[in-house]
Amino acid sequence: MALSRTRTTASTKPAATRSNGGTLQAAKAAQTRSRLLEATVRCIVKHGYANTTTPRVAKEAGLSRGAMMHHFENGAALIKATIIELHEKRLRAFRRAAERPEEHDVDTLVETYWAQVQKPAFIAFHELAVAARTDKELADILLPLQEEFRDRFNAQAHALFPEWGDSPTQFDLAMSLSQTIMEGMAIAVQTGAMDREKVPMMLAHLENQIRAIMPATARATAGKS
Amino acid sequence: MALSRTRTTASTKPAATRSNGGTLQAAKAAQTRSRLLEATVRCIVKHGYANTTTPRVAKEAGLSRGAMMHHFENGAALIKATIIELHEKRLRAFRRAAERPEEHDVDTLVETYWAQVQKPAFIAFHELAVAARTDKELADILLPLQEEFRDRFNAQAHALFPEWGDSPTQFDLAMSLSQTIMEGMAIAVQTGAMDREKVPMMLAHLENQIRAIMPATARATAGKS
DNA sequence: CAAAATACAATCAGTCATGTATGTTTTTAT
DNA sequence: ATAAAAACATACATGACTGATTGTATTTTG
Repeated sequence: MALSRTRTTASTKPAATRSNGGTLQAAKAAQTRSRLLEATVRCIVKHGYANTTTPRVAKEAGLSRGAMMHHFENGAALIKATIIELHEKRLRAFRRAAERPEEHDVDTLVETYWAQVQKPAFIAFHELAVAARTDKELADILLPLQEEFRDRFNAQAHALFPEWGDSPTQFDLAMSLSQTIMEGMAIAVQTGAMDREKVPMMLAHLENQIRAIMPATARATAGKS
Repeated sequence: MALSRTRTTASTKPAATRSNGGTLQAAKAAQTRSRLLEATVRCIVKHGYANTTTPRVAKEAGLSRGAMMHHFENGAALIKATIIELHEKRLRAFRRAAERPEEHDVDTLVETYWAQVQKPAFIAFHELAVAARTDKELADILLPLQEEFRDRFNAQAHALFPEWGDSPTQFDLAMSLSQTIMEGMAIAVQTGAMDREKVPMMLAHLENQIRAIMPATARATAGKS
């Protein structure tokens, strides 16, 4: 996906949802938009960001390219909307996984996040992050959203795990460690840099580490072994 | 880099170095080849694999595209040679770092590998690994070499750290943990997924972990704190 | 019901990468 | 020294993607 060849200031297309409130047509448009965003994610996962072209996304969504350009005037606009949608999806998944305090035992949480980082949302996300390293235009779109995502993720984490409330430093370490290990492992496995067989050993070690870092108050309720 | 549009069996071009022994011309060719491989790595690091085109590499190497096609008939051939060169470079770096047994203290080793994963060789490597996930032709080139690299890396690791010899399971865990955390963190920092400020904390934790995993015999000589 | 807006389709010109074919100069070998 | 071979350069044909333009059907609104 080569973003915007023309050098027009990438307007956020404020004219898109202009004045139609909740009409029949608006619903149809919203559905088509959704289909396009899902098609974009599928394309990124299947073909990689570099080979996610506008004709390909249109075809994957079962739409003509012209129709697609009507909803997203630019490749850039499509990608931006996709990133926002991906962030929402990952945050919802994280919230769903952690909002039941009765399942705050370390093993379940680790396994749940491990399952998450193997889903399309995370794969597409990493694909975009890697591409943004060398694609300044994509970086201009992604990095601010990335920062916002990190903040919201952290805020949600603190809200969802009050049992760590009195040890912010430990919590920070546990979170960073979990993210680094599981996300790094997911990428390593996906790209063939690591053998799948080592995953259980690593996850078990991570779980033990988290328990060791956990404050005693929380360990009483959430630690298993 | 879109590898080979034509579907010819990607021959390894055995006719390249045909019968000229050690003449002046052979030296010149070898130097040009080197320049091309280095230019390829620079292009991958600067522009990403997707935007590493044959004209771009030629220009970066200060060569015409025709001359380049003389040394590597294909984009695929160029990439394959680059991957092999990258692997050699990473293995040499690893060996150099670990071949002085007097510097086998955990802190030095961790810092050295952390420095390694921030160098061009690792960045290019990851770029290629990500691209190969969705580029079957690249995967056919990369994956076998990747497996060979892993084997040689592990063999070298066992040879260079005899002090862990009697605890293969622990050694395996320590190696996997180190690679996952440092490589994962390098990628996360590069792509903006992680804040640079968290790196020291993570490295310190990793060092403690390795010391905890280390067999007592080795800990006597290599453990610091 | 007529006019305006929206959803969607088809086509065009510009750009760029790939592979190949064809020249030109330098090196090697007889 | 001269012919072959290798190193290097130039030019061309093909294909793909991007953005823009133009056209049609459906829906909303006054």
